[in-house]
Amino acid sequence: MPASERLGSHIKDAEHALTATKHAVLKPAGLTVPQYAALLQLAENPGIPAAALARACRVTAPTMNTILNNLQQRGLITRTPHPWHRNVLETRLTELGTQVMAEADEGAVRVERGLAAEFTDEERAQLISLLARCSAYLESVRPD
Amino acid sequence: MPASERLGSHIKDAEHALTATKHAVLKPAGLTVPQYAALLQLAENPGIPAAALARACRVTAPTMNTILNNLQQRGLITRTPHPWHRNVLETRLTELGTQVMAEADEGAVRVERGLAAEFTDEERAQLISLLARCSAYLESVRPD
DNA sequence: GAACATTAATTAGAGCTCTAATCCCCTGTC
DNA sequence: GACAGGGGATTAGAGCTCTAATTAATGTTC
Repeated sequence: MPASERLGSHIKDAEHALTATKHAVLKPAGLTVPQYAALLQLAENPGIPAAALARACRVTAPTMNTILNNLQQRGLITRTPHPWHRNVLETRLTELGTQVMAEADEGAVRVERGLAAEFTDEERAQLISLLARCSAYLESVRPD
Repeated sequence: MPASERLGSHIKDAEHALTATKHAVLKPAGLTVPQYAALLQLAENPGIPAAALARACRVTAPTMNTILNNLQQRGLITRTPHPWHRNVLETRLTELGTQVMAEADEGAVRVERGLAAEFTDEERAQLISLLARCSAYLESVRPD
């Protein structure tokens, strides 16, 4: 079965192009793509625990831990113990983090708007629907 | 701009589901997804240099070097100097590598066939076309 | 109250990924 | 022959990603 016949190849190609372009766009802000994803969730959900952040970004907790350590070293976030649940750390953007996030978001949103503008409303809905069916099927057949 | 409105999120979701399912399917053969991709190209192009292999798998040369080192340590491939161009290494599957590849390919192809079967011919063509337009746009706007 | 399960956080270890830099060989051109 | 350029291979270093295991706090069940 040649690679060009595999739907997976086309999905991977598009994701690869997406990540490469996002990476290039985020470079001026000094953020990686996963770092930007984490900051975006943090901006919308201040104080969210790292475990919930990991789920929102579709990565595992140790992965998010790695990303947050790098963000913390750069002073973009703070992690403080939750007053009630002492087991939980509240993660928040610093002032610097908010600034860097805003700068990065500008470029990222520009890419997303440009990409969306390549399609009609109907085409966009079709693409989202077809991709959702891919995800649903792939998850349904996953061993475990 | 919420994440659910971003086409990129849906592309990433599908790719994530694809990789996770492929990872699970390849586990019995003891191969990672990138290792399988490299072996698939090697099976179709015996003796291909690592640099060309990297291009075929859409990774950089150092990345492919990492993957090939792991495959070589497991005895699945050999890398021998090219008789004419002593600078080039010919990469080939070993007998064991061919066996492991065949075992892994069975599962991977089953996933691809099942995924393809979720769609009509027209839907499949639409999905491929829409994804290609995403890739083309994203590459066209990438800073460099 | 004691045993159990759940969830958060972290560490260890393997593997993938990139950019930047280096080294080497071959092939042009002069 | 000298020398520059292109392409293949490799190393160094940073970062992301996973699974597996550990530790701690919360909550449930008896």
